[in-house]
Amino acid sequence: MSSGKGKSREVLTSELVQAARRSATMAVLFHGAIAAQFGLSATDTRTMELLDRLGPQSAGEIATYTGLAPTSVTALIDRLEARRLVRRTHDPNDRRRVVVVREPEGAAGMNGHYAAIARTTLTLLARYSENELRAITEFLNESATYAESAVAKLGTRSARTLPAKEERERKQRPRASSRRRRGE
Amino acid sequence: MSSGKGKSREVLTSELVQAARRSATMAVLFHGAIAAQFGLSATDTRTMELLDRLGPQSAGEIATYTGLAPTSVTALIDRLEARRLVRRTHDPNDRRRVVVVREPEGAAGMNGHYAAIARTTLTLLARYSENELRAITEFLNESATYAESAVAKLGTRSARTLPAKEERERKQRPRASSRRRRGE
DNA sequence: TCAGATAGTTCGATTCATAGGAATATTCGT
DNA sequence: ACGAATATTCCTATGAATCGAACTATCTGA
Repeated sequence: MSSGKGKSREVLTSELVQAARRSATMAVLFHGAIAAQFGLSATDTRTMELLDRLGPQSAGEIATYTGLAPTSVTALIDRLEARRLVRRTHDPNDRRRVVVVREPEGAAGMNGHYAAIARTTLTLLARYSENELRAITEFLNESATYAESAVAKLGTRSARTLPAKEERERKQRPRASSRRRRGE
Repeated sequence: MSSGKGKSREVLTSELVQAARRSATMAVLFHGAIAAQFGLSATDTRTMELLDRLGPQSAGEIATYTGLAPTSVTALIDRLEARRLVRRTHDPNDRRRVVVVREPEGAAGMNGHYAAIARTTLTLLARYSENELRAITEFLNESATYAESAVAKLGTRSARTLPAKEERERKQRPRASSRRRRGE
């Protein structure tokens, strides 16, 4: 291994895996920091992502996606609407349905952050050859696809939202038990 | 632009940016799904990440990092300990201090997911040349570094944890006002 | 050595956000 | 006109966080 010039392939791949994990962690923190700025909970954030990816959704669809009770979805939409991130509309074909659409102006703040990182990314890209660009894109897409399937298996529902009874079972907090016993 | 053969550089870069965003989103959802499985709140998750990145931390350090009151940190550690994700230890040099360390067995469940994705990543990597591997790694690291600085600017504290008074000011929920008015 | 400072925990009371259930209003489809 | 579907309101429950104050164990400096 380690043939004269560069690092062995093994080293290169393990460095890549490590970099991928670091990058993923930072992505999580980055999104979390933005969400925090807007006072969004995890559910709020996921809903915004949903609207972002799939476009306007009805309250019921949001309920299905988030696993929330209809009641909670109403409150959820209230929260987002209060922050001017979305707007309620009515489906002209079925006026019972409330369709939630993103409010572009309100979302501008969030998009600003994303735009900034996109701009920076573009400058980073100058140094790569076209083949390298292709390789990077391909890698990003493939790992995203894997993550997508993993998320599908795990389910997206948050713990607090779980059936709530199963959750209640597994609960016996030791309450920090007995600290302060002499010998560590 | 668009010289015969492939896509123009412009197209390639914009595809890459899009892929990066998708990848980041999936990373967020992936981490969120795992956290949900373990019934971890946002604060819990961030604390785990902290321990993961910087190693064992004292309760006070966790308080500083999360911006939580000492009381809340005790409760936080209780929660994590109840789920067997961390363990309390004493600093031998200052036995007042409670040092929180990750519990490897308890964390195995979480690590299992990460290990799985790492394994999959490795198989994805077979098809790339060494130069491409280097390019991908470099890109991941650079964008992570940017995200890192962005997070530092934004601050990591969650909205609920904010001074709590400023937060209370900006609050007048329309409470879904009056839906159900006849004409849309 | 001893007084004061530190680190963390406990307790009680309180606030707040988010979630769920039951009942209700509106609209759709037949 | 009736039953189902859709979303809302009202009410309640729970978890997470706060504060203040008391307390324990430990360290530090005069």
